Order: sequence, then C-alpha cells, then structure tokens
Amino acid sequence: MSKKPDLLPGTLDMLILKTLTRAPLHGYGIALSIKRSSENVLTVEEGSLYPALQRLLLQGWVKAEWKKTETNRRARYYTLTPAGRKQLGIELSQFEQMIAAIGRVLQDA
Amino acid sequence: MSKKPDLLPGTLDMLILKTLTRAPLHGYGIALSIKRSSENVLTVEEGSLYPALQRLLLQGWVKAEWKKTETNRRARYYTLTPAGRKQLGIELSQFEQMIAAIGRVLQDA
DNA sequence: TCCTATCCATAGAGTATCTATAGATAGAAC
DNA sequence: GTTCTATCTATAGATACTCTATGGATAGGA
Repeated sequence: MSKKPDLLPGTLDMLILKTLTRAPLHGYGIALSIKRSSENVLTVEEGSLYPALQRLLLQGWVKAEWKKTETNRRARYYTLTPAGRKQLGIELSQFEQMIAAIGRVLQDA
Repeated sequence: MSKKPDLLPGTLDMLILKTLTRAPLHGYGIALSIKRSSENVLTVEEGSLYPALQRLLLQGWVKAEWKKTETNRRARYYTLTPAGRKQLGIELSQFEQMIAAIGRVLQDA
C-alpha cells in the first residue's frame, strides 16, 4: 500500500545532527524534538531513527552514553562530536544548494 | 563507494512534471532542461530518468508519443496529462510544506 | 493491577537512486 | 568515407533510506 514518507528522504541525518547541537538527547527525545519544532509535520519513526543513529555512531559523528533520564529511566544519550559538527555544516550547505536549485526549476517560466 | 545523490530523493517526479508544463519533451530533453534551469546543480542520470518516466506513464500522469526531433532523430515525446497536472499540484504543496518544516527545525535556536 | 507514556532496538519490505552497460543514428570533422 | 561526438532510448544490479511491524522493558498514574 506504499505510504508517503513522513520526511524528505536523505534529510534525517542532518535533522538529527542539528537537533543535537542544542543538547545531548536520547533517541526518543530526538524524535519528539523534531516533531515539535517542525510543528507536527515531520515524524521520525523508530525504524528510521535507530538505524540512523547507528549510522551516525559508526561515522563518528555522534557518541553515545547510557544515563538516567529526569524521570529516572535508563536511556542512551547521544552527543554531537566535533566531526559531527563539521559534517552538519557540509550537509546544511549541500541541502541549501539543492533547495535553491529545485526552486529555480520550479519557478522557471 | 556510495556516492551522494545528484538530487534530493523523492523530488524527481515533481521536477519532471513541472518541466513538462512548459512543453512536451523527450527524455533527453527533460534531463537537459532540468540541468540547465538548475544551473548545473541537478543532474538527472539515465538510470533514474527512464524508470521515473515509466512510473509516470503507468500512473497516467504523462503520455508518450514517438516523433521526429528538430534534428531529424527518432524520440519519445512525453506530454503532461490533466491528472499529471493535478498530481504536480499535490506534490508541490507537500514539498513546500516539508521544506518549511525542515526550515523550522534547522532554525530552531 | 492495569494502562499509558517512555525508552530501546531489529527484521523485512518497498521505493528511489546510482553506476554500468548496451544499442542506434545524425551530422560534423577530418 | 571514416571516425567522432552529441543525441536518444532503455535495462540490470547494487545501494541506501525509509516504512511497517515486532518485541521487549519500566516508571508512574488511575
């Protein structure tokens, strides 16, 4: 039945990295944060989120640490690394270039 | 060695439909048009383009006709159908909504 | 005691892209 | 007249990313 994606494919890593620039967060918190700051337009499913976090860990763009949450639960907190911050910059500029280019195509008379 | 895509995944169909609102074009011409109007930022590979055109045909969003080009070559011209025009409207509004939402996440302090 | 929200994670399917390849021909260059 | 380049179509296979669907655990409130 092929549903439409809840976000633009290829943008999830960038959104996660950006979210982590504010503060370390656990996976669930990242998903909530993206949903909230996008005003409920973007929904990150667990089946997208956790594989994405594994990718980011593997690339060294985030690091993870088990901690207790404020509500006394066990959770894995992800922190942006310097390499991750650099990568975010790259992805941001590529994304903006893409969007600008698409905008040109769409506005072309 | 896993290269980055030449366009944002999920946007190709929209770009093709938009390109065809100006005039019917053959595949090669569509690729050139997108490349040109995006100022060489977006490149549509053949392995993406022709499968996309097959999808659009199957959905009834474009129709195809074999003709001669101005340079006397045999080529398959694609024309936007009314359903395709409607679909383009849908995709445009979804895309803009996505971009706006991503923008909110990226600008969130 | 049950329910809901919070938290983690993986398996499998589907979709869309890329690279690589194959083929044909018009017209220009040589 | 032969070769080269640009024009044109199309498919196969690999890869990447997302989704749906699961499975599990626990804190705190009803």
